[in-house]
Amino acid sequence: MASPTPPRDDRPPRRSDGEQTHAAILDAAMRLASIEGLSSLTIGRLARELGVSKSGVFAHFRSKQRLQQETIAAAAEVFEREVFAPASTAPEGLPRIEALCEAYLSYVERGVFPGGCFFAQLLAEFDAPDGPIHDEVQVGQRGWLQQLEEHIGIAQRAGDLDGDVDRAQLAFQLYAPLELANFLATLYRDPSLTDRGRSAVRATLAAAASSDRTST
Amino acid sequence: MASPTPPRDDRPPRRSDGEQTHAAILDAAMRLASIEGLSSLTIGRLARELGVSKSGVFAHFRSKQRLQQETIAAAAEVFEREVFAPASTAPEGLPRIEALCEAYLSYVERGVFPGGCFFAQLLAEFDAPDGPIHDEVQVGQRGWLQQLEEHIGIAQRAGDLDGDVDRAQLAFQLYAPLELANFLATLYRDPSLTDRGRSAVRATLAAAASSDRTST
DNA sequence: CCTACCGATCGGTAGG
DNA sequence: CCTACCGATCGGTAGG
Repeated sequence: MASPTPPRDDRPPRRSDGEQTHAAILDAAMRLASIEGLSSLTIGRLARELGVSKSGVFAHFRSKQRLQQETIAAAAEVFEREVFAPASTAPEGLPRIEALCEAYLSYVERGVFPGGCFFAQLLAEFDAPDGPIHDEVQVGQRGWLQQLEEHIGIAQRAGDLDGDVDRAQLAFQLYAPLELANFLATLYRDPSLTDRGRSAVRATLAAAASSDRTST
Repeated sequence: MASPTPPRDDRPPRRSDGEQTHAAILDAAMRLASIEGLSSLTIGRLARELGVSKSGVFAHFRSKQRLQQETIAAAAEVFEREVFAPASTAPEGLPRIEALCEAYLSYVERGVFPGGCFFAQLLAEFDAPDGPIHDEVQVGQRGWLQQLEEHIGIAQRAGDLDGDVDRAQLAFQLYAPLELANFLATLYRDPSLTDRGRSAVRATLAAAASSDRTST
């Protein structure tokens, strides 16, 4: 996500109090959106929560749409740091798949966002309504599934997973328990429900394991 | 859901125009809520959509909370009719499990609600925020999972499913692909994505099949 | 970052 | 079912 282009002149050259406030607003926005959804975010409410004036918050974004977009981008950075980065140390292929699933479940279990996974919330909220956020969610979901599929392919070529299984189908079957574990852990306020996800991932991977040595 | 108690006197004795309007409001409310969420429902918007005055709509419910509650109840009736009723003709145990999963996927595939499954939306929207709707969602989810578990138990005793598998875990693994199929079919406007759910359910049930004759 | 304001819309009430 | 209204809050603007 690092940009190769030089800093634009609309970006302040110094780490000012303004930048800290900006980050604090986005932090509160992410937390609130994970609980009540991005649509329930209001500038006035963020202002109250942070003890500043409404137009004080507004000045940082100049439109509600930009506030929403920047909130999504900030949440993507958190997801990158809390899920993708920890998993990226695992070898490609099957170990990476296991690491990605475990990193996601750990991120849910640890309550990184108070309302559960920000992007599961976003998916449910913007799966139906048309608009720029819907399109963004499509891209993000496709990327997540493609990443799983890529490592399924590597695992197949390495002989760790059955070469006959449909990659997109297996990616779907790995993703599904992650998503449901997030919703149920949040619904029942029980982080240990992520263990249902772990067992499901284990069972699905076992069923898709290379059949060279088994009779199934 | 039929009540054994006699009709209360707050229920009008005749099928009036008022009742038809009431039903028409709830129908629009269900459709809108499945797309944008129950929190995005506003009395004014429903009024505009139906071509009546705001207080004309309001008079039917007397509070937004009651509008929300009645919308959930109306959606529960749709779910009962479109999912539970079709599945209820299948024999108990494994056939009923397959019928429940297929009935759910068919209900998603047919687009019974324009924004996908009303209750998947409701789960995602009210998993985190405390309140009466959150509690209602907990009860509904528990009921759905318990129904699956009950028939898993019957299938185990009938020898159709492995007696060693954890019922709650298997119910989770059957539910997960249904939920994800709903979200992805809605996100990509592609009802055929429900087939991923069908394949997942088939694979999960096959893996949990009675091991009397297999070596796994 | 603030106060002060805009028109629109919210849930809800009064009165018919 | 309607018109007419209430106070609160919405996103956003003006001016500093």
